[in-house]
Amino acid sequence: MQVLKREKMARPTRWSPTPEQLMFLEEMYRKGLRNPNATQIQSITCHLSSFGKIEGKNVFYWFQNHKARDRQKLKKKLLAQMNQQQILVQYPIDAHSTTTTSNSNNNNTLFHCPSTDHYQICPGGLLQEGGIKEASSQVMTYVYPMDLSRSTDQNVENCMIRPYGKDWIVMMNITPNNLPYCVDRPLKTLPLFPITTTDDLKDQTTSSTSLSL
Amino acid sequence: MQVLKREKMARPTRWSPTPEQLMFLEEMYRKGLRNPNATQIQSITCHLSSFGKIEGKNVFYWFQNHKARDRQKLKKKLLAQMNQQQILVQYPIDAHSTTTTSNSNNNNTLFHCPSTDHYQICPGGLLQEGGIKEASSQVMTYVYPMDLSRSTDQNVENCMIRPYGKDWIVMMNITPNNLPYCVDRPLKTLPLFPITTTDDLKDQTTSSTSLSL
DNA sequence: GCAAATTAATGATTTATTCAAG
DNA sequence: CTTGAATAAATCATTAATTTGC
Repeated sequence: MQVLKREKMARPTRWSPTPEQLMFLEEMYRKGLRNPNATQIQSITCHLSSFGKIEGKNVFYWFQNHKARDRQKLKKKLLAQMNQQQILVQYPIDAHSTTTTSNSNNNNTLFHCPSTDHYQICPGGLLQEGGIKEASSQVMTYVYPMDLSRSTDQNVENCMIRPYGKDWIVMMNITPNNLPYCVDRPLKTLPLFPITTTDDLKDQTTSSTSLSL
Repeated sequence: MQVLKREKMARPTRWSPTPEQLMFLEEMYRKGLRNPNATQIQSITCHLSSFGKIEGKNVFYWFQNHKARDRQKLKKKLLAQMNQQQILVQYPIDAHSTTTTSNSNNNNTLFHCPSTDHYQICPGGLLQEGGIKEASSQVMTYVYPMDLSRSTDQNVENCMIRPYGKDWIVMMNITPNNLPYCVDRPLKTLPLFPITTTDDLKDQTTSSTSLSL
């Protein structure tokens, strides 16, 4: 019997995005795309196949990984930042605390705007201008730092955020009428099954999370 | 602006397996199928559609969930068992320890055979006959209880299946001669796919883990 | 017996972790 | 070290079982 390792045997090579492909993907991401659905993946794939070999799953994984690792970085960065702030801000207030650098009882809250993955620190969970506008126990209205509501590329309207357990739920209506569509090589990566897309809204509502720090 | 809730609006209903479908799936599972590939999922789906409405992703999710929850149960059961054993076996050895029921410094290792999801306790991480044959830090060779490692000529399919929202992405190398085709009420009793395991082997390489308890 | 209420199972998604290619 | 690829774990949400008060 032979020793098996995790390596796959003789799989050609893994996809590596061309500069053009990467640029396009990053642009999509920058514009707020996080969880592309099957149709969007298909369109993107089709479009990007003009620039080189690519499959739908490459696009899928790219967004998944990019989102996760982006969040990782942001989390780490803001964690440090919050520690910093705690020294400057919370020390005078929290005079009892002897350990000023510890964030074990840090009551800051990190708010998250899912469509852009922007974060904002609210010390003590209090309100902050441009952040949470109204905070009742059940409903919150979020005002974006930048006005995304008039974005033409990605029509975001009727955005709504509300707490859900530890997490945040944001609902927004997105009208995706400007998906890149394929012109030159349309049929290359068509999926085998018919697909329907109704989960733009769902996308935005379910994937929102606030980081628990 | 109205308050939206997380509930999906009027999504038809979630799949619930009929007794026949469930029996078949469990039989497959019992025989060792754990990570059906896209082709297998399609075949199973096609076959089971004789008994009621079903989609590929249902099959996919079923195996994923069944495997995970099976493992959960086994882990919990064996954890209790190991605590039991610890009292009987480790107490005389570990005379210093005052808390004999604690498993915080329990050095037992739970080995796992991916193809069958059998578990085996190895006290102190030592070897045991019929189980782990050789265990270095990186490589393990497992001796199967039954010879599932014999794979037929089923070529390693470079296909993957991926649920995405309500949609379903399937990527595979389209070589039409190994695509199972689905006529309406197909092939009721056909042994549609080899349960012989090209992905047992894959399984073993990818998902073999020893649970750290 | 029988619904309403509660709890347990389990289908469906998302997130975290892992491994290896380059 | 970065990141594509893949799987496992955690979580959410809905259905089925079960209990409970009448």
